[in-house]
Amino acid sequence: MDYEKLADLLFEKDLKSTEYYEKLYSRRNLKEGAIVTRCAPSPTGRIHIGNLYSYFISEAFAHQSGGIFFLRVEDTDKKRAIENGVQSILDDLKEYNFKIDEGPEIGGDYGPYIQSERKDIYRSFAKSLVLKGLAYPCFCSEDVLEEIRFSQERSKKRIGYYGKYARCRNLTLEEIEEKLKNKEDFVIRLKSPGNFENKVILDDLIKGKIEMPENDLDVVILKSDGIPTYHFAHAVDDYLMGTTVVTRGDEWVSSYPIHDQLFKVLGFSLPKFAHIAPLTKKEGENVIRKLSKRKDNEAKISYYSEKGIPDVAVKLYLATIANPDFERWYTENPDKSYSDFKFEFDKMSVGGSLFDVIKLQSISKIYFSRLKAKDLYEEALKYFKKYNNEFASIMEKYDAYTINVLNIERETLRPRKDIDSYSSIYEIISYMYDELFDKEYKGVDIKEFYEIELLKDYITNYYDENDTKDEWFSKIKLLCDKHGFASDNKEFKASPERFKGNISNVCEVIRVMATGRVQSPDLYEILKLLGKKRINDRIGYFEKYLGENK
RNA sequence: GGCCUGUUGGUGAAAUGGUUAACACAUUGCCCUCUCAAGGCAACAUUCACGGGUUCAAAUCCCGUACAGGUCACCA
Repeated sequence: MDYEKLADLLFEKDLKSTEYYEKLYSRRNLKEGAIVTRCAPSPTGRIHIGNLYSYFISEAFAHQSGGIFFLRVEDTDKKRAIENGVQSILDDLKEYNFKIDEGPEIGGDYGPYIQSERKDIYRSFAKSLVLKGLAYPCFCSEDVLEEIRFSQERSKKRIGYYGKYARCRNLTLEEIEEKLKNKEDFVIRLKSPGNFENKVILDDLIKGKIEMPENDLDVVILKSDGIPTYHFAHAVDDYLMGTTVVTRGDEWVSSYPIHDQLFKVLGFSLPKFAHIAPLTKKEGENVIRKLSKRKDNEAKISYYSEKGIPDVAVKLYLATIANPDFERWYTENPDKSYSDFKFEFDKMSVGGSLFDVIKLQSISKIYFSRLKAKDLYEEALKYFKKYNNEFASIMEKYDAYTINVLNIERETLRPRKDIDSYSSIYEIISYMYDELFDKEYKGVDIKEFYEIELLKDYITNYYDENDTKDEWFSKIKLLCDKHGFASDNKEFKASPERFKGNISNVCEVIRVMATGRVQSPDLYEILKLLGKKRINDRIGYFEKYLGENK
């Protein structure tokens, strides 16, 4: 077979040589131990939590090693592409603050970083394979392929386009010319030199050594539209772009023999591989499946932005899934960032990990509890400007006051952990503002010890916003004694009949009057921030409420 | 069906042949000069899917079974 003639028949004349590209994209000059990873999304929609997980890991490994993390958009499937797909991915990555070293928009020495713009490169390498007799055109229609599959199923043979089932493998040049003249559609397939009896070993950074049969499938490398398949683009790009560790979902391990062969046939040195186990979810009792963007809300990125769970909190959770000892490290190093942690591939889970929203919440609470009130204020403000503008303007109107409110029980040894998202802040502090305080005390059950006289006595004769916490508490005790409540709980427990109630009850009336709810953060701090005037007003509203509901 | 992987408590998991199977989340109970949150203490796997084997000794090694997951496209 005259491969040169075949190549001329199949490819455009002005294609640059593979040597040209090899020279253009020289090997990267990396310092010892530096690794190059990439994220390679397809523009078929917004990214989801599984993508995020994989990108997070990839970035962590690249940057902790002093290497490069680049973005390559894999848009070789025209059918699944959505409008503004590339932009939407770029936006999502920005929202999650990935530090991308090279990619569309930013550029880099190994571009273009969008596969549809690299068509000539793939075609040049495909041509080189044809020239070497390692690739050929295949004219089999979908129907023919299906027929082959059926006959293999019937005779219980391995399914696929290989060996004697690869009908177009041995087409003569004349037959090919004839078909091309008739404008028959064709793809370019690899003429696999593999033998199914041989073994290939994947030494995966996460999963360890996996032995698989060598590939003998004549896989498609160029589709009929002239665009490469994933397999071929992966080999060409990850070699030319100098990826040193290919991080991807573990659904790819079974096609590793194809990739291994493609690299070898193209004369490329193989990168290392890290196949990441999926994030899963339990459906019913026994079914475990991959988290799905369509079925599971928590798989969507919008779930987190709408709830106001910050990117860092999400990453903190992903970090604990990635390396379980991260969690301990993080509690022991409260002043460090997750990027200071040294992640290791071999600590990653080999099977899947169940995605636990409750655990994420708990990690998010820790994150929020470590924020300075001022920073919390600023971030929360950004969130509410987007999702609740009315509240945002109230926060801004009383900015200093709001920061003080957010600072309640914050700068202590054991800060509160009640905020798990920006959205939860509204519920937690809204009663501190007159504009949002519920003057009608909706939903408040009146108890017999809700005495208005006690409250009035408190505000006129005891309350002083300059009191220390101890002074405040002693005054509450005095108030108890004066109004027939037990200031000492042990005494109360011993003989409850002697009292109207205990100190908890007194605090409860004050709390309900001041906040409209039975539970709140530290009462002392709240009363101090509210100030005399506000409290007085609220006693007024409370009196009205009690009067109307006697 | 072929090929590959996995299986430790409700969940994530540690322990890579050697005492009572870490830790975290969740749950429950108790404690803490006011409620909640936090924090402290305690409870929660007679046992590491099951069955065999190797060994003085196995969650850890070997074999088989079951179950679960992945993959077998001109989709990535």
